Amino acid sequence: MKNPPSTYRCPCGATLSLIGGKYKIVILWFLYQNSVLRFNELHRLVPEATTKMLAQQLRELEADKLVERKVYPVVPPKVEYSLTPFGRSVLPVLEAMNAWGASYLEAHGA
Amino acid sequence: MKNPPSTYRCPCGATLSLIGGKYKIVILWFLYQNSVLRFNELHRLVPEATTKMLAQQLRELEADKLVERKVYPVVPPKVEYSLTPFGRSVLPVLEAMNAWGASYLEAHGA
DNA sequence: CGGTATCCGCATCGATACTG
DNA sequence: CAGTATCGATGCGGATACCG
Repeated sequence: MKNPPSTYRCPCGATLSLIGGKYKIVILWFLYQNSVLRFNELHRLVPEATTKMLAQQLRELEADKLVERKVYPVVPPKVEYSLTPFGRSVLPVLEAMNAWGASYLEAHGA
Repeated sequence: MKNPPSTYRCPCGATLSLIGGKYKIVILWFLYQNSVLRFNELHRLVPEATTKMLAQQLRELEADKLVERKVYPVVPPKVEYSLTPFGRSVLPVLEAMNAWGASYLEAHGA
């Protein structure tokens, strides 16, 4: 997602540039709920994302230091994803979104 | 933005479907800051949005009852945008995003 | 298991012109 | 002032195939 100039007038823009990707918030949310997840575990939780998209979003989150990727040199391969401390700092945003979304779903037909 | 199936497992998805549009959060933020804004006032605050996009996002926010559009039948035309009570209820999300974005911009080079 | 690589359709978005 | 209409390019993202 682009980093719009009005970032300077609204820091929300900076937030969106980091966690505004199509599946990023959902990924962060499930990683927060589960602490550690392997690729396919995460994929089962977010089945509407293709392998490609899930990997791409994870790479971006990793590049932005929100997510840690730990590779175990074993066969079959084992890779674990978890939140970094910085990633955990997004929690207030996630919780606000989760709470608002939940109340919306409750009010309107879920 | 689409409404992913994992909405059912993560209400954040519902939130994103309402405020996840390209300029929606920034729009909501400025409307919260200013209470009432005319179309061109808002456009000056979000100059990277084209007229088309700004209008489109505002229509969607209006359809979702987050924003109220008040038209004054005068020449030249006068239209005022403001948050509905429901729109104001998103504030916790906006503030969380703003706070996190601000601290990020402070830590890294803005 | 945990991914890449490639191709490509199609929605999104920008640019431009025009209007009440 | 506050938009709409239209066209066309871009790039996101899905489908598929393949790899260490």
